[in-house]
Amino acid sequence: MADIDPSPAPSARWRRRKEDRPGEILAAALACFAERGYAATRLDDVARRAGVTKGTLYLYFPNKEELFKAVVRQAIVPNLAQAEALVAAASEPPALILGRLLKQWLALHGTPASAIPKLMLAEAGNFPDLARFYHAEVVERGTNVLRRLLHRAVERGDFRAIDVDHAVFCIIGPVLLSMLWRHSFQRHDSHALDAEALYRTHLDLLTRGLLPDRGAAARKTSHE
Amino acid sequence: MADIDPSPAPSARWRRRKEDRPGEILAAALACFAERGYAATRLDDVARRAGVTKGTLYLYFPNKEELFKAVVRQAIVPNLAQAEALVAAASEPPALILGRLLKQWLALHGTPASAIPKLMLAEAGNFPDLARFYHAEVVERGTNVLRRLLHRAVERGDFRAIDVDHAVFCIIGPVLLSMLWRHSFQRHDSHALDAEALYRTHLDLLTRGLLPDRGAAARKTSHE
Amino acid sequence: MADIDPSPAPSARWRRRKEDRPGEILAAALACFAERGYAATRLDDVARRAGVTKGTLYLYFPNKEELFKAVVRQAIVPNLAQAEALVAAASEPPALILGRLLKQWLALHGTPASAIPKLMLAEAGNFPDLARFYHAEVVERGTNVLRRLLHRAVERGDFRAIDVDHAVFCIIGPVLLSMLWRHSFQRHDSHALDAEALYRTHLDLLTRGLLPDRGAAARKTSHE
Amino acid sequence: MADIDPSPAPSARWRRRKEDRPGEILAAALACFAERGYAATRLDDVARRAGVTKGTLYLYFPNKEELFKAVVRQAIVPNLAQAEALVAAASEPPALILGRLLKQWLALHGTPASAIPKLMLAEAGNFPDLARFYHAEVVERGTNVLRRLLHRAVERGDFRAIDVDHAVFCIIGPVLLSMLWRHSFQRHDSHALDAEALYRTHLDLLTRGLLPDRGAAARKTSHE
DNA sequence: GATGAATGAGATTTCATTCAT
DNA sequence: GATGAATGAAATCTCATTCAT
Repeated sequence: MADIDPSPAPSARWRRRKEDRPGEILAAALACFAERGYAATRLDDVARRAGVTKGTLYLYFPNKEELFKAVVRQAIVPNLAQAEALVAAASEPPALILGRLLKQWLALHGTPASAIPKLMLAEAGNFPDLARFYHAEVVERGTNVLRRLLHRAVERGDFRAIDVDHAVFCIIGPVLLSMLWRHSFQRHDSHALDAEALYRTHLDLLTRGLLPDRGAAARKTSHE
Repeated sequence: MADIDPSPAPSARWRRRKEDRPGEILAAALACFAERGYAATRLDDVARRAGVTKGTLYLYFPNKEELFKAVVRQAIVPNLAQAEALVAAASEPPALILGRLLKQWLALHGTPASAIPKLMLAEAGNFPDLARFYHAEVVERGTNVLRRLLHRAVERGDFRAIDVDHAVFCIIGPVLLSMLWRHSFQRHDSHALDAEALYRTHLDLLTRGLLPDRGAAARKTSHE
Repeated sequence: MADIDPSPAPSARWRRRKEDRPGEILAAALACFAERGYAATRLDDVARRAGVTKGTLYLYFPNKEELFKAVVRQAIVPNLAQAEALVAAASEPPALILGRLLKQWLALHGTPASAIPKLMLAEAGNFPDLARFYHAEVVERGTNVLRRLLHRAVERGDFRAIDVDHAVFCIIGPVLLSMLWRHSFQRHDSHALDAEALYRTHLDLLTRGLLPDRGAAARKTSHE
Repeated sequence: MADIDPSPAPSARWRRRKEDRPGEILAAALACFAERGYAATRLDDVARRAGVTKGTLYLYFPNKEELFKAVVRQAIVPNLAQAEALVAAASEPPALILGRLLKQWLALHGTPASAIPKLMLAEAGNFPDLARFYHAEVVERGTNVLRRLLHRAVERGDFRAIDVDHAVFCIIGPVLLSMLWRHSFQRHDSHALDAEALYRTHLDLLTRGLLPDRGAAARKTSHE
């Protein structure tokens, strides 16, 4: 189906598409790395999946390691600006913003990018410089967004006075787990993970966990 | 020449070893796998770390894959019985039991076993039968313990009526994350993760998130 | 767009090139082969150095091997006719002619052609037909020139009766060495090789070594 | 024929000979490198020639380059001490010592070591550190021996006052050429090179070229 | 039981060569 | 004529596995 190509049939085993290649290769590589991990992925597989030969990979990436790095970079980095913008626009109640953030993250579910966290966790030890990069560009930026949100909310009295640094882990943990799950045990599990439902439950628990005591709050604002 | 050993008890050091070998090998292998992942771990390294030679490994394990499986099995399984027992002894308030469970998990921090989740996540795709085993023996049992606890608590009105299946993810997520963290980005991070503090914050948030509304609860049961 | 060139004489720069291409490629190839040897030279490098692309090389030479052969041929053959002419014009004293020959050879010093002997020595084993060619066209012709000169000189009594075939090696050896030197150990050596001085010393030694005993000679011709 | 091996037939595809292996591999490698040069030699060939498999090479040498270096080192270095000793024992006439040195060098003819100079010339550019090593350990030591001999002889009036540094090239040139010859054009040449004859001719020419003028000498010492 | 020399399949990487544009 | 993207065969190197000792 997808193969139907009414174009003049470029006849040959060579189709030149310099512009498309890198993207195609990165997509194929991401899929392979996600499935088998870095080491178990053979460049032959990536090439086949991208519809080229092994040699072609080396026209675009100097070696396997750099290919891996490129995969991580292009799949992840684009997502962070959104989150930062969301939190910067500070007018709304923090609980609402938190909900938006969760929604945004959960939207990655099922996209190819959702395989990156597993990859990074697995390979951080073997690629210290990539780990450093990922930590700085993704982990640090991501957690900072949350930290900022929480700090502000606590200051304003919207949230209880909690240990912000560790609360961040409590917020991220379930989100991350849902992503890892899909790429590890999902297939062995009967309870299908419903990301949407997880999002609701998580936000529900968090909101109640973070909001000031109702009694206290109630007394402050009105009654009941 | 150097081999002449006139001692009548032929070097107790050697005798003692025989029984310990498998355990020593498993410990060495766990350490190696934890550091570098499955594929990047050379059996030579494992052997050296265990103080034996490569050939010796094959006296105890038929191949690398089985060694890996044995590592996972022995490192994890023992912990589950405790958890199940804890929950089975149902008399105490669920929030208390939940605290105990978290404490137990967090106690794994820093132990060699804490590397297993990262390993399993990374290799689940490459070892389907190991993934199945791990899922059944660890994930399923582990989540079931929580599910049972939550169901009972909800039934009895100790916890709010929540989506139990997904709440389980919310409980496990942060615990798992703290374990993965240590073996991935910890070293690149300035905010040292304090497992004890994380435990407190997590439990605090959960408890508030799960307990019935104070007003409502108060009304139902009345005093205290 | 950029290709539109309304000039009636379509860019003289390009026209000029056409005839020069083979020569430019050969020059680039010689430089590369000289620097790194045959196998280590990549056609990409040759192309870049010649200011063309890899594909263009194949418009002029069917493959790497033929390119190598062409390099050797064009760099060496031209030099031999001179030497042969020099010796054919027999009127002068042999010692003088010998001096001229040495001077001619040493004049190659520093020219690109001076790299050829090293190349041929290194690759003779891998290119038997090229070796045969080089032997016939260069080595044989070159040594024959000397052999002829020596034979004549011995016959006429200008030189002592020596083993001509092997004397040829004694004449060529130092000249060749000076050429090899430049392309191998020169850079690691503190004693800079002075080709001019070597020439003088070599000729000096040879002349004394080849001329008939002074006494005998003196007696024959006149007396001091 | 050579395969007949009356030893107890070690039955198996594995013969363990840790002590012999390195030597066998070096010999095989020298033969291969000599035939085809460094790059064109496949490790498979070396292995086959040494009667082992590729992997075994890596038990003894970390990579091809180090194997090459080891070949050069073991084949050459041993020869230099002799030459140095010969010259150090200064009592005899320099012309005689020179003859001894030439004889020693020419004795390498036909031995595996005689291929080394060709190898080094060909690869000096690609292995700068090996070139440095070879220059220091072989070239420098070798030429120093000659330089010392010549200087002393000139000082004592045994040889004429010549340009010692360049005379050294005149002495070495033919010797080196005869070695290179064998491994390059010999097979294409009808005039078989007779090393012994070359040695005589070279020494003859040199002696006459280096000795003081007979007249002068005659005058000095006494009657014609 | 333990050793470690040896194996050999397999992976990454290189590069001469081709050919549509 | 010139280009340069693409190919694919080959070479180096690694390492799980074997087995004589």
